[in-house]
Amino acid sequence: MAKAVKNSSSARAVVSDKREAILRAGIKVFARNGYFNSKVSDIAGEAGIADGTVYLYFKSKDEILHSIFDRAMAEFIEEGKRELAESGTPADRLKRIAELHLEKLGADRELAIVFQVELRGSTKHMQEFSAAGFHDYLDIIRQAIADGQASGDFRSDIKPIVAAKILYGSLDEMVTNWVLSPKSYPLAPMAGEVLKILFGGIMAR
Amino acid sequence: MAKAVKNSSSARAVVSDKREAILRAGIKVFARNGYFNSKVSDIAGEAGIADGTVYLYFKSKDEILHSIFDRAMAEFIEEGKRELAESGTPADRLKRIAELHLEKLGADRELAIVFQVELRGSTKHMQEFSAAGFHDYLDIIRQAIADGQASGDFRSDIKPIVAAKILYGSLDEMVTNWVLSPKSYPLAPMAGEVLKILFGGIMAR
Amino acid sequence: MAKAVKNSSSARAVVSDKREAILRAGIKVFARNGYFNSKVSDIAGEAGIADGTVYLYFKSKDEILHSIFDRAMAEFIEEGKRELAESGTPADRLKRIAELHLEKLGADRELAIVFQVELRGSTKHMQEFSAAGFHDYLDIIRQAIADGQASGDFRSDIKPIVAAKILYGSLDEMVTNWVLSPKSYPLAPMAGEVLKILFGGIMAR
Amino acid sequence: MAKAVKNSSSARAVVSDKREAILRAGIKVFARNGYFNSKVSDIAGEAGIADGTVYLYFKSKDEILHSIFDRAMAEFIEEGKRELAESGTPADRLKRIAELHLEKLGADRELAIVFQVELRGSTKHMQEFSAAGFHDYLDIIRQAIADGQASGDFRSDIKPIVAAKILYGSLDEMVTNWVLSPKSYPLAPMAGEVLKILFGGIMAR
DNA sequence: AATGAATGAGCATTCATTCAT
DNA sequence: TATGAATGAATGCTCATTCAT
Repeated sequence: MAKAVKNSSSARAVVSDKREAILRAGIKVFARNGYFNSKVSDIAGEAGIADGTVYLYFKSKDEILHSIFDRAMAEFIEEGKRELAESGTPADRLKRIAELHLEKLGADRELAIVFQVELRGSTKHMQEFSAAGFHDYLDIIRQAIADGQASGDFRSDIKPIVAAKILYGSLDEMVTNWVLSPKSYPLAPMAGEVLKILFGGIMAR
Repeated sequence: MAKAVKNSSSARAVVSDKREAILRAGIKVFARNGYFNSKVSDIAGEAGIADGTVYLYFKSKDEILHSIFDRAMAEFIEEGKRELAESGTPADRLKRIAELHLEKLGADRELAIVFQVELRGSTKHMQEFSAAGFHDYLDIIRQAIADGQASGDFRSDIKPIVAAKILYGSLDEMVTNWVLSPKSYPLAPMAGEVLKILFGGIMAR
Repeated sequence: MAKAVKNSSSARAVVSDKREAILRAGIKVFARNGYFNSKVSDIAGEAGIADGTVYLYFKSKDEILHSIFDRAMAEFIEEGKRELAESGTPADRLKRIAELHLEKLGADRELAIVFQVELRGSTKHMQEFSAAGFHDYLDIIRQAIADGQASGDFRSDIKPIVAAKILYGSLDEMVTNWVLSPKSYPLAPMAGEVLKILFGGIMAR
Repeated sequence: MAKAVKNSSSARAVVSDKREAILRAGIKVFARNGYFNSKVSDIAGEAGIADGTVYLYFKSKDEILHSIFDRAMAEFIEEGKRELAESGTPADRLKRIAELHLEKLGADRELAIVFQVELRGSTKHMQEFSAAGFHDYLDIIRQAIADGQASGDFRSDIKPIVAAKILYGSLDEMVTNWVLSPKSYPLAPMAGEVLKILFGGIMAR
């Protein structure tokens, strides 16, 4: 029985390893060629398994992409929530969110490419993604801003949701630029630049 | 001679009409299904012509997408430059650019979808696009900001290029949200919202 | 009326000129690319006319090829018959036929290419061609040989039709080699070489 | 282990069988319709496999034709060389070559059609083919004739290469006639007829 | 007669997915 | 579980032919 347990556990580990390998391979291949120009056999090859094996772990090519998004978003959201939960001024919380956003994507260029490029690659994916996690993510930002308004730290004549989109859009643009740039530079520090402007505006006082 | 002129002019008009019809059909079909899920025969059908006729005006499916981008970008840039040329405070110029951006895309939802979704849909297109027109566009914004700093209207401790990306990213995000939203609302007014925050920041004074 | 005649005659001349131009263009284009890789528009372009005009003179692309064969064969046969009609020993007649064969094709490399390559390019064409003119041509050769046997000039223990095929096949091979050879050499002199062997055999006496 | 061996061997056999089946089907279909009028799906259908399967064994339709030529030529050359190697008078060697030529093609009418018709069907194929194996083949014949001249069996006032072309051209013509003939007759015996004339000439002594 | 824009049937090739082993 | 050979639906593009002018 010990054997059985061990087998089962190692089997599960293997399952998890293969699934993981396919996802990593998918990120790499999708980042390189784009979703539609990537073949399932490319992913299988990159993962070091046979083509057919992919279908033991994923129902379709599309599901691989979905899983990449879902898993990354779940981590994103989870970390975002953790930061929110920790006490701190609303401004600090926004700062942490922005830093996390850029650190996360800046640490995994291939994942960033898939996010910036493929997620946008079809209304279908974007809408599904929106439904899935994007809205939650945006809401975390919005909440921090609303809290700042309640505490008097932030101006009260702005709409929190608009400000949240501006922050998100700004960060997104930084990532997109970084992804497409032939130059290699650290992404995370851009968080400070963005917030300096977002907090203080560009007008001279 | 009148006849000749008329013939020649109508012939040119027909050519131009058909090219135009294919581009409009392409925008519609790409917006609906995405580039890779759109068939050339869909576009031909939408344009009311035979499949083969498409190839009298475009060398390939890909060239249709390119032409859509190129033409729209050319207009974009041209209008952007015109606004810049007109005198006005740097702040006014940014305002006009933002309004134009949203008016333009807000007036043609399908074109907006293609831009927001397909352009992002492949690094290939994005890089070509970047090379082509995007950089010029961003530079127009950057220049306005730099001018504002020179005139003392804008803070001098921010990097114009970063602020330009923030404005662009914010506008882009507004468009993306609008495009994906099931709700129908006017896009152009968001320009004011964005600039209120970008100009003044979100911090309370 | 003079005018009408002139018109009519020049009209006929034009018709004939265009037909001729298309056939020449066809020979050139088919020789260059082969029948299946040649486009009707290539031929039209080469002939300096519009695509549609081709169909005023020929029912189809296939008919152009046919006409090329038919016309050339008619000339071939006619000249062959004239040589036969002229008195001369059977051996002289064979000599003239062989010379004519190689002179004719050697004088028009493009026509030779079409004959050697395209005519063989499909059983369909070959069978039609056989039915049309090839059989007549071979029969002229056969007759000369039979005459030579009757006159005692040629061995009587060989089948005239076989000897005719051998002569034809030999000449054909000379043409094929000449057509495919990167080297440029006069084709006609090969007639003597061929007949020297055909007449005397290769055995030493 | 026996199992492994058997599997491996049967696997290889299957691969080989399928490749073989496609080649046979290609010969049949090309012989029936000609290369350009044959669809890959015709070949697949004839071979009893799916269209896509063809591409697991051949890169393109063109490669199928090439493989047909290459394989047949390799056999041709090999047998030709074997005959040459065996001692025998030059005349005997020529006889064996001629017999083999006609036996080989006479035994596989479809292959003969493809050779006579398709190989000639394009200068492209002919030139590649020439480069590949035809020259070798012709050289074997030429060598036998040159040997005959050296031994005094053959006349020394003829050019071996010309005589070789005459033999080849004659045999080729026999095959072409046989292929196109509606009548069914054995091809191989023509070898004797051809050589009787080639050896002795047609002149009476 | 001449044009050349328009047509639309036709086809090689790809690749996500299945399934026998 | 894993494999990878086999499948066959799907589609961009070509080009012979037509026809309105």
